[in-house]
Amino acid sequence: MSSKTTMSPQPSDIPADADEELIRSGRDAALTRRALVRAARRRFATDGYRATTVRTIASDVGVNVALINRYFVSKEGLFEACMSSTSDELDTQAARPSKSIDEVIERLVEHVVNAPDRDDPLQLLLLLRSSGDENADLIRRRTLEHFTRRLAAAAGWSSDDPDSAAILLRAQLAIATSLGVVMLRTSAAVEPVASASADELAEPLTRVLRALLAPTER
Amino acid sequence: MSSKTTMSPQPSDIPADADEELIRSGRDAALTRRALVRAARRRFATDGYRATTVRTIASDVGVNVALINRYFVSKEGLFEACMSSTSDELDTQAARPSKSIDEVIERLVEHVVNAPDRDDPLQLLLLLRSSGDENADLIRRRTLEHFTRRLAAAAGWSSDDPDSAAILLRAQLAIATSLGVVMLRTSAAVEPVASASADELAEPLTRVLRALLAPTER
DNA sequence: GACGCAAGTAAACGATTGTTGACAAAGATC
DNA sequence: GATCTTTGTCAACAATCGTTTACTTGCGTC
Repeated sequence: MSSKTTMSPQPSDIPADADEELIRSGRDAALTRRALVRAARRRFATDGYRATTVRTIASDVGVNVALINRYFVSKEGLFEACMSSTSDELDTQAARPSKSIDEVIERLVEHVVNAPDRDDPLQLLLLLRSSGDENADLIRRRTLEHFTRRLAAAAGWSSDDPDSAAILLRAQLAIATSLGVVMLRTSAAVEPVASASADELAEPLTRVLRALLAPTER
Repeated sequence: MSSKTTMSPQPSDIPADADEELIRSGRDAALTRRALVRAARRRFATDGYRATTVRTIASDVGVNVALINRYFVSKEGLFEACMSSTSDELDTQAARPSKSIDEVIERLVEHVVNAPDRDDPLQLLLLLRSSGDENADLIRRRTLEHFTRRLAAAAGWSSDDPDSAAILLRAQLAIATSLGVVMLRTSAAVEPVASASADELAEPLTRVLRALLAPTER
């Protein structure tokens, strides 16, 4: 085996278009733009930035490679578009403010354990992927730090709290846990977490997040 | 900017040889072999498999590229060597059996929060890196699953426990948390976890791991 | 001290990848 | 219905990367 340098571009067999019919029937620039971002986000999240080729993304959408450079200037530009797209969706979904801490935790858990055919875990997974490009990685870092503050605020943190630093750190540990679980479950496919049901996984994960985010016990 | 396709090979500036003088003075095959594995493990862990070039690794050691193919057949072979090396070290360090759960947790925490100049966190980080090669990724998955069982056993699990499945899952969540923290701290450099001191980080991390691994409360 | 083998180097090949500029087709505008 | 703009395609270029082959250098052996 491996008589050639070539490496199969991951036989992950992602369908060309997922849920929500982005069927790209006619010639609609905005639609194909969105379809490209969606396909790229999937590939980047599952295979990583470097392992993903622009030809693969274009092929997923059913479009010529050159369109990526036309719409996003470069591969890095496409990655940045994926990042800000994910950042927006996280703000309006997983990290949207709420009055109850338990509600925030519940929403985060749901994002993590979601069925693999949904895109939610991939949004989180993308936050772990480095592109090597300074701009894109700066956006990634800012998104994670913004996410941290949102989570800390949802856990009842206020900026004049004397323990604000410790609370921020605990919120980030909660994010780290979530990202680690998604990584092992989606990308590494490690047992038993990979094939654990949503309920089996939600229970201990909720316990951990509560231990980190719930108002100070002890 | 970005007038060229080229991307700077991550300005991480890893010194050619780290601690423990692997100074490669004379012509010693075994020594350069070890130096190559060490340098490769660093690069693979921090930059990822695809982003790491064999030329960079060889340059880190101060040796010609062709030696990699001579000693390890291929880049994938070098990656596999890194994997089994890390697997061995984890067995004899972070996951070595102990009579006290707290001692196991303490050792795992130390591996995670260790000063960035030590190699310990990188060993964990490598377990998250996919190569795209089937053999290497199989080794990676087996290492993680083996690590899970070791941790579960250290937490007082026995195979005839009726809750063995749940305990295995919790042990893997503990690993996921550790990996997530190392990722955010070492690779993504997200604040505040990136610049948190070892003590600041050890306290909440220990609490989480205890919540997952400590004998069943409630 | 010549010989032989192991350790290391140099240079090139083949394949892939991101990018680009010229060209073709489909809609809108008048 | 002719024309112009937008949307998409085709083909090629330049660079990089993993790998290989032939060559050189150093060390031990008889």
